[in-house]
Amino acid sequence: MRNAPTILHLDMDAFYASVEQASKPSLRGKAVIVGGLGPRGVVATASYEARVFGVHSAMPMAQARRLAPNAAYLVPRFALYRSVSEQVMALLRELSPLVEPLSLDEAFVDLEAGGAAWDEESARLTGIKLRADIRAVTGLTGSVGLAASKMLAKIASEEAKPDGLVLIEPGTERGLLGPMPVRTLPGIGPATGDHLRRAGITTVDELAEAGEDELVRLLGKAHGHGLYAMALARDDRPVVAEREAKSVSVEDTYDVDIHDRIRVGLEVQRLADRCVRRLREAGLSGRTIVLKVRRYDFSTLTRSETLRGPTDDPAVIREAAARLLESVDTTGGVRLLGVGVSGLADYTQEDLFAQAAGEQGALAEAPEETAPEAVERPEPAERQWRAGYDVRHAEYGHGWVQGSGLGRVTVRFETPQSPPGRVRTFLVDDPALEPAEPLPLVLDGVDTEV
DNA sequence: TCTGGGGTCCTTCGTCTG
DNA sequence: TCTGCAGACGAAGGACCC
Repeated sequence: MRNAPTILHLDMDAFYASVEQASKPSLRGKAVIVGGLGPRGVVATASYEARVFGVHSAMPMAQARRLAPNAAYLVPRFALYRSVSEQVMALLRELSPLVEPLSLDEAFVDLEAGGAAWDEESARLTGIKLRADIRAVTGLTGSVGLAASKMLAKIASEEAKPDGLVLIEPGTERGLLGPMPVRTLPGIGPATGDHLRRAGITTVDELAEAGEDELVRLLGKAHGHGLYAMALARDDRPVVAEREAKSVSVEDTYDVDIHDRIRVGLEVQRLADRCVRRLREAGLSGRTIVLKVRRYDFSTLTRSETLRGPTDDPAVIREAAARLLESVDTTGGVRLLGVGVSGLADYTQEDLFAQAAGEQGALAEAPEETAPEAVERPEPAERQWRAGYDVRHAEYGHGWVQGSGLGRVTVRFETPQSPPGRVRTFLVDDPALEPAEPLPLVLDGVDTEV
C-alpha cells in the first residue's frame, strides 16, 4: 500500500435531493424526499432537513410519509442528475486520468497517478480546491475523503459528511479504525453484521483479534480473507477507470400483485423488449438470459438459461424468458418481474455466422433477421404532469409541477436563479402549459447559494 | 411498516469432460 | 470399460452497494 494519502473519495451530499433544492428555490432549507411515489416506493435520497425526522434511503415511502408528512415528495429526474454528475466527473478528470465512478454521486480518484498530489499537504489542497470548484460549477456541496487506500478514503468521506473534508494521516489508520463498529467496513451489511455480532464481534479491533482463520470459518474464504485485511487497514485495490458492464437487466415492481398468468406472460415479454433496447443502446449482446420473480410473500427466485452464443435478438430473448417462466409457480401472485442478460459480448452470434461465411468466401447468407422488430417504445398515454418536473407556461414562464389530480395541475413558477415563486393551478389540458427541459443550476459560474 | 432498481461478487451444488 | 478425480461451467440464491 502507498503511504501518502493520495486516494480521494468524493461523495456528493444528499445528491438527488440537493439537485432538486438547487433547481427549486422554494424547497431550499426544507425537507425534500426523492423516490418512488407509488404504494410500494422507497426513498432514494432524503435531504438533511428530512433526515432530522428519521427518514433515510431505502425506507418505504409510506413510512417516510408518516415520519415527515409535510416534506416535499418528488420522483427522481435521472436525466438531470446525470448531466450534473457529468459536470462533477469532468472536474475529477482534470485531476487525474484514474477516476472510478461508483454511481452518479460518488467516485474514487488516484491523485498521484494524475500528478495532482504526492503528499499530505498537496492532497489536502487538491481536495479543498475540488470542493470549491464543484460548488462553483454546480452550486452543490460534496464531501471529500483522502487516505492511502480506497477503503479508508471512503470511510473518511463518510466522516466528512456533510460538506466537509477529512484526511486520514498515514500511521493513524489502525488506531482510527479499531474502535469503529464492523458495519463501517465496506462489504459488511446487515446479514454479516448480525453473523459477527452473534460470534461476539462488534468492532473492527475485535474483527482483527479474531484472526484470519476464524473469519474464513465464519464467513467463507473470499469474505474472510478480505475482511481480515480490511480490519488491519490493508487495502491495495487500485483505482480502475474503465469498468466493463457484466450484465444488463430491467425489472418492475407492480403497485398491486399480478395473479393473471396471461398478464404475467405479457409483462415478461415487455420486460424482455426493454432489456433488449438497453442492450442495443450499449452495443452489447449476451448469452445468459435471467428471469427474476418476486412473489406475493417477497420470496425471490431466479431462473436462467445459457444460449450457445450471445444474442441481442428480441425474439430469441423473449422466447427464452417465456420458457423460463414456465418453470415458475406464480399462483398466489407476483409483485416484481425482471429480465436480465449476462455473459455479455460486443458481438452477436449472427456476427460470427456472417464472419465465418465471409472468411470461407461462401455465398451462404447470414441467418434471417427475425422480423419484424418488435422493440418499440410504448405509446405515451394522455399528458401526464409528474411531480417535480419542469414546465413552461406561455404567460407565467418557467416552473415545476407541484402536484396534479382531479383534472388539475398545480405549478410553482420559479427558476434556479429566482426567489421562491408563486403557485398557480390550471386544467391538465391547458394549451398554454407544456413540458420543459430543466434549467442550468448555475449561470456562468455564479453561485446559486443553495 | 412492509420493503425500488440496477448492478457486482461470492458460495454451493450438480453436471460434464478429459 | 470402469473408477476416481480435478477443473470448468452452469444454475440458483444470498449479500452487498448506491
